[in-house]
Amino acid sequence: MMKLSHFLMPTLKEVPSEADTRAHSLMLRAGLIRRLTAGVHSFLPLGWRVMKNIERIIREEQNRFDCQEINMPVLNPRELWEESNRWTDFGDVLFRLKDRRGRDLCLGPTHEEVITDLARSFITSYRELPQTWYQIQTKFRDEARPRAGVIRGRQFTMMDAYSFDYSQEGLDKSYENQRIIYERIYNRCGLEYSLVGASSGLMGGTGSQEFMQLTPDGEDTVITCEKCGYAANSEVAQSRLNQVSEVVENPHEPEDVHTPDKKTIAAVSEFLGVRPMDLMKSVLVMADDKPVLALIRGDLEVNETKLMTAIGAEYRAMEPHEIVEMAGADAGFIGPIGWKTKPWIIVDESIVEGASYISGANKNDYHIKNIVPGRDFSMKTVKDIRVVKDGEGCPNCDSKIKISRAVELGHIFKLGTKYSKAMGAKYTDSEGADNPLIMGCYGIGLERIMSGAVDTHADDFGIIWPATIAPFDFIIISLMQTESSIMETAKNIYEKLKGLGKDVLWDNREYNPGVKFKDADLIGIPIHLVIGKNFLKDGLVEIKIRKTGERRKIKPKVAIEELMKIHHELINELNDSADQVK
RNA sequence: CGGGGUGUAGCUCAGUUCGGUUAGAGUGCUAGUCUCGGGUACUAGAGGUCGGAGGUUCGAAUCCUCUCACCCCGACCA
Repeated sequence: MMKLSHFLMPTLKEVPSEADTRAHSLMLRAGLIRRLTAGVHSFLPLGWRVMKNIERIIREEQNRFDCQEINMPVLNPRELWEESNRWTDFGDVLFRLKDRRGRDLCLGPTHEEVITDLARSFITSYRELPQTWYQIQTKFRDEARPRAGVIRGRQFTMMDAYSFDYSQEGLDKSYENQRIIYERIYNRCGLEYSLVGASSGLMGGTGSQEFMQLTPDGEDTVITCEKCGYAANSEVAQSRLNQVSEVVENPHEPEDVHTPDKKTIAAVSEFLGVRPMDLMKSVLVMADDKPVLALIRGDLEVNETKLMTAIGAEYRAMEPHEIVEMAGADAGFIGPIGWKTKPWIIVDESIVEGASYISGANKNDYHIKNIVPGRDFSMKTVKDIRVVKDGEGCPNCDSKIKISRAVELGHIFKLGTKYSKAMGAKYTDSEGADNPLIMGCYGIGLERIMSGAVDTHADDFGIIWPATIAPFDFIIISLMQTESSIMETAKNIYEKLKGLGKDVLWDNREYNPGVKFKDADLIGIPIHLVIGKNFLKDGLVEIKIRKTGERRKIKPKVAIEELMKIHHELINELNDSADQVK
């Protein structure tokens, strides 16, 4: 019997100092989790029940589409990860260890390698395809900086699914199925999200989308257009500029300008009396020991992910002394003209061919004016490498875009053949020829669903769990523990609800009413049943719906029926929203 | 990895500048009395390697050296 008097529920009145977001604070105060070390948490009974409910919903939705649950090892051998080159590519994020014989192992941060190994072992023919396999597993990533409690942990729970197809159309279909599954899962869990275009990053592949929960506490940035529905992660988002550089008829020849000690765009534009957008900003970086000069209009910023995509490799900022050696000037006076050995110049789309700009002269205290792109330097590589700013135009409909913070709830990828090619996972087609499997991979962070639900569904008093994932369906609050009539009624209702298969918590603690009400609100059980003063006086018990605050006083005899009815309504509302997914 | 900060009771934090009784408060916990529909009141009590090691000193939470952990900003981040 779930009596609160013998139940681990360490609620807190004060906010623990480790809390850095509202959701994190509530999860700590409601006694859901406990931190063990940086980015690693225990789940206490209440929190674990929520996790189990989320798992259950994920399983139900994956199984609806005939996806098959498996379980892959956390402990992986180095050799497997060398096949995909990710033993190196993952860098410090990979948790590594050695066994007693000195062999290298890692703790799986994701499972493409293992699943591809399974696929190459067992899939032989196109006749067996498509298939999708998934697992719910603990992942390990040695994050440089764990954050926001359970949002960015070094150990976390992920549902990861992998699809195998023999055609692009098949992959499209498998991907689309997962999109529907994901939306159904989030809807059932009561989460709001937007589906945005995303960068594939280290995963590789041909396309990916992220499910983003918009919240000020998020660590990602997304760009959305309310008018046409455009939505993208800032890493890939595009926009239309509010102002475009004008082409100049009969431009002058380049000419040095003395700009003593004017090292910033702001300083130069003020000194010369021109707009920042009349300047070109030069950013010098090193990619695989090759110098790259990124050129962008003076009033704009370079987006690091976009630049990485444009270069096609990771890069690092240059050290000050490297800049001087390369360019012959300090960082503030770099420009596209006057190189001894020319770097690869990547030009942002904001730079207009035939317009006239001012930029660094590659000698200290000098800039050059009348620089004309196309005439004075190569426009061979023109890419979008710009940070999108609030208030710029939507790339589709040109209405003003909005920038929001967000948490990534899930990510779906069309992987293509990156892993199947690298690891030799092939099938035989109808012609008898071998081809690499076409793969997709799909991930959901369970803790993020939990935290996201808390973030969205809470008020000044505490959490308001969506009924589908709440740790308990009902809490019975019996006041005056010495009144046997109250205790008997509570026990009676408790047992009947249990008999109907419901999860019920009974607060039988000998505390003042206020303490028990506060706790019930804080931990967010959807439906409260209070048995106290009104029962002694009028024989009535009181139902409180946490979400609305509504209270109903009714006879104990009809309480069960009423409680079940309210509960069904709360559950159905969420499940119905899943059926709206198209 | 760079910069900054914090470690004192289960939790939130004083005390450290300028070394000096038995290291404090609130909350939580225990016992008792009271109270019983929104964190009740009173009384009594338990609870501490002051993150760790070494050093200076008659004497160290306090000063010095080293070290560990955690947090924040940045870098990084399927």
